[in-house]
Amino acid sequence: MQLVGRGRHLPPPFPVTHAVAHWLMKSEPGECGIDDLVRLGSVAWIGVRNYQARNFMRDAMQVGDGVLFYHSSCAEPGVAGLAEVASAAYPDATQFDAASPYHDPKAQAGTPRWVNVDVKLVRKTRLLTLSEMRQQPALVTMQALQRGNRLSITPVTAAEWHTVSALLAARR
DNA sequence: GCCAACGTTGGC
DNA sequence: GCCAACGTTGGC
Repeated sequence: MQLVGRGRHLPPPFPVTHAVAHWLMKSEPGECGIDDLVRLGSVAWIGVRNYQARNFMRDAMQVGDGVLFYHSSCAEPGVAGLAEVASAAYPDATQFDAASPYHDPKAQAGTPRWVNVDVKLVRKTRLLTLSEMRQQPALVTMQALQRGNRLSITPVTAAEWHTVSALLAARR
């Protein structure tokens, strides 16, 4: 058998077509909170400037994937609503906008480095707080809850999604 | 390719 | 505001 080098541009290690996947996406309520999503219906998930998070949007997300809308960097962090992926990834316009806080001077118009998807509201929920999530044995595996995790977009397993749904259904 | 310095994230 | 953890940058 011959070993084949892992090139930089091999297709991602997951199937192209798959059942619905689930994600946790962090947003600072001071920037875009659940009430903004309620008001707007859907938002462009701009401003992601981390390659891993970008690759999730670009390579793995599919329209219809479930999203836990998570409030971060705030007094009460936690899941504030359910949402869903509403578009494929497309170039994030703010990278080219010198006036934007997300401006990236290294981004070239022809070859954008940053993309975003659209995310649309499914429903606002009660705030499922981070501390409540941490008390759930079934959620100790959640990537977003791992020590040191800073990724703003992380995958959620079907089992974790179920647990969160049950917690939200049990107490509104 | 190593790795120190630096910047950012995000809970507390 | 603190600070641990992590990603990125850039000199070598």
